[in-house]
Amino acid sequence: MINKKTIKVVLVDDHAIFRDGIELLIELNPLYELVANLSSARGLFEWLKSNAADVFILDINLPGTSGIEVARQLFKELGKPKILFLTSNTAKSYIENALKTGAKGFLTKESSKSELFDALDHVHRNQFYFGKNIEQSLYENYANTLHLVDDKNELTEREVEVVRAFANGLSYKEVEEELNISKKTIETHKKNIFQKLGIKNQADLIKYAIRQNIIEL
Amino acid sequence: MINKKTIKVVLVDDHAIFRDGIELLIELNPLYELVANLSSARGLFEWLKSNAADVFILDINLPGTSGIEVARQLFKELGKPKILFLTSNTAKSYIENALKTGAKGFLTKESSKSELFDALDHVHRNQFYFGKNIEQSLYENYANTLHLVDDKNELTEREVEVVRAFANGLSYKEVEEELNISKKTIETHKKNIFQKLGIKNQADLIKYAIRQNIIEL
DNA sequence: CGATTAATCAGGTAAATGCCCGATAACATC
DNA sequence: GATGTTATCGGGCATTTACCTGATTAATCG
Repeated sequence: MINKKTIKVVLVDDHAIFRDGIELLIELNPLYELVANLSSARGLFEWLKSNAADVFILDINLPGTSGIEVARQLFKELGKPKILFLTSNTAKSYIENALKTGAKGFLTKESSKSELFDALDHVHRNQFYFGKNIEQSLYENYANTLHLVDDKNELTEREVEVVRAFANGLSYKEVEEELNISKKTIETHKKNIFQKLGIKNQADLIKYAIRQNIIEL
Repeated sequence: MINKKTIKVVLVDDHAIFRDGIELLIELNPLYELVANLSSARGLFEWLKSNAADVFILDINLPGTSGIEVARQLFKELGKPKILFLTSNTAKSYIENALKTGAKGFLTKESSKSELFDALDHVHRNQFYFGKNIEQSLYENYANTLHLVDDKNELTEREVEVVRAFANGLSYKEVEEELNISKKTIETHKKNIFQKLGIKNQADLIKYAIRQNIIEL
């Protein structure tokens, strides 16, 4: 009997058409078998109660619980899950946070069919795989993030408050009142925030705040 | 000889995996034939120079020229093209602008396989089709948008460029180079933009840009 | 043709923000 | 008890942005 070792893949994405498409793509490759095609984090953990998989394809952008959260959960519950992130967003803070979960695969939705299988192969063998756009994005920010790699680049509570204030459109004067601190303190916080996040302008700050759900769009 | 009238479908979306998925989906239905699978507006108009199609499936969220712009172009050049918009964003202003182009089909990427074919059928027969989420979104915002229907609060093309520049984090100096205009002109545009949109700070400008898909988050 | 809109630009001043140099106090950690 | 982190604040100056009152040109429209 030949080793019928198809690799069991689970897909979690909130876009049904996208899921169906990936499903058909995966069926093209006999090495892989899509054993679950789910729309949400809840569905995934429900499914895992009575099933198992070899590789998880996660959309970073899941509504509700983000793909990153899902990955953290999977590591807690399964030890060393093999995770391939799919994203249409190549922003560095995004990828960084995703990397920190322990996931090894990162692919943009712009990628081709063959890249998908490449990525699955790598992830299944516990090797890193970065889609082209993502690799570039990471390298671009490599210098800035070097000093952040080992220490958590998460912001402190106070810093998050400052981010929220600015992202809500407040000026320094208004932040002073809102948080009861001086302009100088705000400057310091902002400087530290920019450095931690590796960003350079207010626009990036606001985008970060939206992505991290610090403010609503 | 039986009427071998397969309906020629063109797909434009910047996500290759998504395109490949849709391609496989459409192949499931012998009524339809995907005759072009393109990633950009440029590619589409190039293709149209020597080809024709019955239905266009457009991602609203195309980078560069948006799907809405593409639709306007198609109406200009082809008369009454049959257009099905695909979007993951159900924001009202989105759909409204898309409706104004004359397109009749609107589907979210959360939709199912069967809805896709439903939508294609309707659009091909010049009937309106709204995905469930979209219909709801339209009704929800009907009251709010009544007062906006007649006066356009739309920005001019140039103003949109300015919005995009600022939302991308450019400073005045950088915008000067990017758009080849003086700081004074930028100031004027910005002032007008703020007035038209009824906003007061950069944060709101960036959020607007994201909502209107002028930039990506 | 006259009116309106879109897009461009100027001078001058006020206000806000950024950037350098700092510093102190509280608290946890090793 | 030394070290590190967090949160707070200051002076001084450079740079940037905002605000005000204007203007000109081209194009569109009735």
